[in-house]
Formats: sequence, C-alpha cells, structure tokens
Amino acid sequence: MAFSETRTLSDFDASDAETDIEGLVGYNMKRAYVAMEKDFRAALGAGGLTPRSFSALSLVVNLPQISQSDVARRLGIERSGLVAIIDDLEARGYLVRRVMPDDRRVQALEATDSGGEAYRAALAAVRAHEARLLADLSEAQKAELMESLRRIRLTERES
Amino acid sequence: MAFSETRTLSDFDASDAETDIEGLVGYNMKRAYVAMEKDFRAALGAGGLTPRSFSALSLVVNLPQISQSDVARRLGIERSGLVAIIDDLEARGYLVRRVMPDDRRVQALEATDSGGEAYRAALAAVRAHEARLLADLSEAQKAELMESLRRIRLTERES
DNA sequence: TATTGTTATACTCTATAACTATA
DNA sequence: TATAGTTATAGAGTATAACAATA
Repeated sequence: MAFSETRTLSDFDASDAETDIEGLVGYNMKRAYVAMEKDFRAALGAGGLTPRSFSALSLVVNLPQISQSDVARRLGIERSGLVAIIDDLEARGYLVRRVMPDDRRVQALEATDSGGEAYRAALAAVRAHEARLLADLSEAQKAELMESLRRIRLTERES
Repeated sequence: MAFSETRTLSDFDASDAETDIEGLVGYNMKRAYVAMEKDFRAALGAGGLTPRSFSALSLVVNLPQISQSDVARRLGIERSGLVAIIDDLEARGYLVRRVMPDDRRVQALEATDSGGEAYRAALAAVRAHEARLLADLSEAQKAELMESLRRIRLTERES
C-alpha cells in the first residue's frame, strides 16, 4: 500500500498508481514547474527572454525607477545575482541604469521604448503559452491554483 | 492597468497588486516551488535526503528491482544524472546495485533494510512538512491542487 | 554603521556527448 | 544496431563573502 490516505485524484495511469511520490504535492509541483519552464523557454524562442529576465523586465516596466535591490527583493533572489540579468537587459537595449541624484548609491532602472515593446510582445507570448498549457483547466480552477500557489509561497519559513 | 483580465484572486498585498507577474501562473509556480524545496530541505536536515535522492529512493522501495534507466525515465531526468544520486544512496547503505543474470547490462536496484527504514522515516518527515506548508488549504483544495499540477505536467510538449 | 551595486568564487543541478559492455 | 550504465564536460542558476562608493 503506497498511499496511506484515501485517493482523491483521478486519472492516474496504472503504472504510477503504486508510487508514494505521485501522491506528494512537492513532487507534482516540481514536475509541473519543470514542464512550465521548458514550455516558457520554447514559447519565447532561442534568443528570447528567459523566465528570470522576463520577470525582472516586467518589474522595471510596471514599477518605473525601481532600484536593483528592490527588484531582487521582490523576485526573492540576491542582489549579486541580479547584476547579470540587468546587464543582459541593458545589452539588449531594453533598459538603462540611471544614477539617482538624491541618493547616488542607487541606480534607477528605466525601460527604453524598445524594451517596452519587447516586453509587451513577450507578455502576450507568455500569456498564450500559459493559456495553452492550462487549457484543460477551467477559469475557476486556474484561479484556485494561483490562490493555492500564493498561499504556499506566503507560508515560507522565516529561517 | 497591469492586468488585462478580471481579477479573481483574493488577498493581494497592495504593493504587489500592480505587477503583471503576480497574475501569471508560471511566476507563482516558481515561487511556490522554491518555497517548498527550501522547506523540504530544512525538514530533512543537513545530512538528510535531498528531494532528488528521496524521490529516487522512493521508486526503489516502491518498485523493487527497478533499473536505473527506469528510475531516470520516471523522474524525467537523464540516466547520466542519476548515477551520482544512486552512488550517494549506495554510499549511505540504503540500496545495492545487483547485476541481473538474464540481462547483464542491467543493474537492478534493491533497497537494504536500513534504506527501507530511512525511507519510511523520511516519508513521514516529508508528509509532515507538506501538511505544515499546506495547512491553510482544505483537503479538497489540496486534491484540486495536485490534480491541476498533474494536468500541467501531462500537457508537456512532445518537443 | 548601513546600504547599493559589484566582483569573485563555489556549489548544485542538469544536459550532451562519447565511451564500455552487453544484447 | 540498440540499450544500460558510466564518465567527462559544460552551462545555467544561485548563494556567500568581500569590496568601493555613498549615505
């Protein structure tokens, strides 16, 4: 008996039905995450934005003049790790670093016109990719999925 | 207007409400996945099984005499990447590689008594970790979450 | 002292390609 | 030829620690 609780899930394929990991949320989360990331990259193409650079650019477009530290905090990564991402977006001509006169430690990030356009195109592609990947789910199920994912993230251990 | 569709999610914190990425499933999936992985590692401790070695050991316990190729296929990783995982589990004394007489290319994997015990303890710890992290979700919500995650994984692109 | 951006560094995870031994 | 296991290798992604400039 691989499962100790009542089985509530449908459509298990027979060969997987006996393994414990198929009944664990973490395992299914990882597999779904990997599938989504792979499809994201395929959707945005070889030279396209990666999930990380897309997220960073999104924040810069949505929150003009945001600092690098702020972007890192919001994405949950280290400042040091963000440098290469911003370098890349700057090299693509999608944003500029602008030193703030009132606090010269800070470099406010500002999307260029080209960056804004690229972002809007990428956002449309990302939404299409998600719509395709989530086509089997109803709108209510998608909303519930996002809500559950958000709750899990907010339950994060405070070290 | 960061969102183009009707907002169906509750409890957005005001500072995040305007960003596009908060409305994307992929972004929320990544954050939830990272939170779960971090908590998994914390739950199993410093010298404990990692998510990958736990999953591999789980298959060996659940499906005795499974081959390395089969484990890799089921986990969705490359055979080459599995070698180090099996090496580690073997070094811990949790399993042995046993050459199959009928096909001497194959090394059937067999959990030791100690491996079985360690696995049962780890499984209990993992279930406790998930119960804690998902405490805010009802049983129905957990079941629906797993179902959605499974569907996403099964929609994977066939390259 | 504390913070921003940065570099250097190392570690994990994963994939590709090539090899060997078997079939 | 094809498959199982293996090695070597390289590329992401991420974290830590230290530093210079600025507050």
